[in-house]
Amino acid sequence: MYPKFLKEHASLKDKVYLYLKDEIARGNLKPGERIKEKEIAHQFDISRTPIREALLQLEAEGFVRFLPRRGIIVRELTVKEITDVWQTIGVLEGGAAALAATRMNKRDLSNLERLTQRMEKALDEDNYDEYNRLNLRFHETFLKKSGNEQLYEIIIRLKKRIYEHPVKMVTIPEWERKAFREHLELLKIFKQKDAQKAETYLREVHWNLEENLPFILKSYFQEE
Amino acid sequence: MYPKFLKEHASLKDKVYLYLKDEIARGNLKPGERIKEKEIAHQFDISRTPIREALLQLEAEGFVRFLPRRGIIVRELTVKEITDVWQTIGVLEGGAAALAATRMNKRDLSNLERLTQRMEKALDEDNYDEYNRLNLRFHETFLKKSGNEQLYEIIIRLKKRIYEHPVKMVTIPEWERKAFREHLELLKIFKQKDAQKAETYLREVHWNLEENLPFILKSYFQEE
DNA sequence: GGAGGTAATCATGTATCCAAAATTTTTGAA
DNA sequence: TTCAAAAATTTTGGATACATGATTACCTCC
Repeated sequence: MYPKFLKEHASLKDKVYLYLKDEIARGNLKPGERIKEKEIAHQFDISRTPIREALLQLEAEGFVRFLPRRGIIVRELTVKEITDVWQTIGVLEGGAAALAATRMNKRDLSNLERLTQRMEKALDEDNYDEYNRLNLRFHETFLKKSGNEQLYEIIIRLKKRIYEHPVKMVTIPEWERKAFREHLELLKIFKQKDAQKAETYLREVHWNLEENLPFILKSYFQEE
Repeated sequence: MYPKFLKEHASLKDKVYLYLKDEIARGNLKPGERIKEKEIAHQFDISRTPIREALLQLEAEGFVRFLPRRGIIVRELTVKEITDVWQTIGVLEGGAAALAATRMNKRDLSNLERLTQRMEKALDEDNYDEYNRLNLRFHETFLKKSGNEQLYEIIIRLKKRIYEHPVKMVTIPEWERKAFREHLELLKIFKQKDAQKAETYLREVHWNLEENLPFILKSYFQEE
């Protein structure tokens, strides 16, 4: 049946859209795998129409590909795509941070401060789920503070693209700890209100491709 | 009938998609205006299905909005959206330039050089169409040289979003000349292979919001 | 047993049909 | 004449039906 989190009155298209996206995220639908409209339609006991519309939307967002007249498949994420997206997020977050740096007030800074403290605690307790939630909130905080909604939306979309793809995002403690230290440094830069430094730090350090590549490869392409 | 540039074998959905996008770009479909599926269907003498699919795709790209059960309208571009997109393009082009700066070779640089020379000539002759084409090529050159395809794609999409919206992009000679001088400066920076400077220059000068805002407002919201 | 060609099957792309919600028009009473 | 309620119409959301290109299965011939 439908996943429970769906609004009762949502359109069938939206229900199917969320369902399929979730299936892709969980890896139940694997990259390269074929998606057959009729199968899904049968599964939900609805017609192909809303299925097709949902798939079209997923295509626009890069999750599936329509091969004309030949089928619909879950898109593969190549190393090149992942690293390009990674780097792009770095550019965007750098820009957002530069904007945010000059707009942060005392309250924002102490919010970030508190988040880092809780992150440290979570790491100490090996509570990586909690850490990830806090990490997300840390980033959301300064991204929103940039005041640029388009920038924010695009970043969210890109992150979904790589995080919600069929990946068992394994936790790599070493990686998390590295990221944590970088958050501390970033906070320090925010306190100095140094926009240029914030930009550079995020783009060239926090999201630096070379430094993170081994971890990225490990979490996306490790055997198991 | 169909616009002439359409491939013969394209799907109806794709034909309609391109047609509608073009209509929006030309301003034949104005922001806020309602799009009725049946009308278009009748116009092309095809069924509503491909129309709907095309509209869905346009929605995903931000050109139209589906108001559930109430209709489909051409999206308004607010000042806020335009300026946010503008700023975001600056961030992205800055990042692309930083990457490109270290990868440019002699040939690339002399290509850019030649383009600026032709741009200058075009400006002298008040040939703004030609200038715009060259301007586009200048940007494409270093964007592609970044080597990051995702970055490139996103920039293209954003530019389409603001340039292909119902706007009579008037030419403002003063603006074009300002941009031209900035291209010269950028070229100089590329020659120095200074990535950081290239990033900052594009983000904080060439795409600087405050400096360009009057021009933007003039081309998007002028009365006539 | 393998290669090549042909028929059967299947999935997509499009058309048509139906139902429900929203909008517009009409009607009727104050 | 005005305004509200009801009827008629329009429009979207979804279901069903059909056509065509692609894939698969099968069969023949070597």
